[in-house]
Amino acid sequence: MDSQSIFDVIGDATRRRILALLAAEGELCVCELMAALDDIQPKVSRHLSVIREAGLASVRREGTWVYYRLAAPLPRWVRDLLDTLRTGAVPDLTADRARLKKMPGRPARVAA
Amino acid sequence: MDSQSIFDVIGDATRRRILALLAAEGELCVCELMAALDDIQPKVSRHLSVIREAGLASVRREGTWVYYRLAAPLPRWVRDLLDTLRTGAVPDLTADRARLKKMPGRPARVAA
DNA sequence: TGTTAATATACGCTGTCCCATATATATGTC
DNA sequence: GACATATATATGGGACAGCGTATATTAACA
Repeated sequence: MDSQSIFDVIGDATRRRILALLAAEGELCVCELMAALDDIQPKVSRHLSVIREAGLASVRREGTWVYYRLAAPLPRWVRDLLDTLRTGAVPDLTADRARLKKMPGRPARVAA
Repeated sequence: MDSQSIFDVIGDATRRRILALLAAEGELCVCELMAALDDIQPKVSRHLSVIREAGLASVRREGTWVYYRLAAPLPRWVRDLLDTLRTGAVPDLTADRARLKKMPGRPARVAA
């Protein structure tokens, strides 16, 4: 968890949108993130890999769906950073959440 | 002041050290930053240009010295980001401030 | 086992960032 | 004007990140 890798992660706009969505929604699968971001699957998946490998997200598999959520515990300054993403540093967040809400056939979680 | 340019600025480790120093010390000239960072002049100067062009710092000239300080006002989330740099996200900050303190012939400011 | 859906990874390419060196500009002093 | 100090910028090069396309993996199910 060195600081450079964290800043590498948040240097990309798509990854900031993903982190802000995870901070706001709690847990999302790849297909939900595709819908929210209105972007293609390999791109979303690769950015999620970067986020996960930096230690910022954890993964849970449920059938064919793979759910991502923010990792815990995280250092104080990292949590502060993620809060900043959720509360003002990601101007796309409102539109992204709106797209997520309108997503048809959104998978229903079984376990938390 | 778009968010991408801000994150471009803080994506570089040297620029984060500069921003943390400015947040902690208030105002520093290029030669003081060179001493604190233990780095060469063109590199420090170029990073300062990037910071200034992103609207994060303002400049004041006093004789041959050029003093940089954090810009104001800044959006709330940008101030939060800078606070995070000052309070934990820049592990070099303590050593950098110690080097600054030991700098010989540190210029004395005339005006604020 | 064949098929489909969801996700992950490989690959070639292009653009961009950062660096170090060299040089230019600006200010003060003699 | 000549010189020294402080700072800014130009230049060439090497490294790397992100993109889209194509393909591989994994799981559910008939």
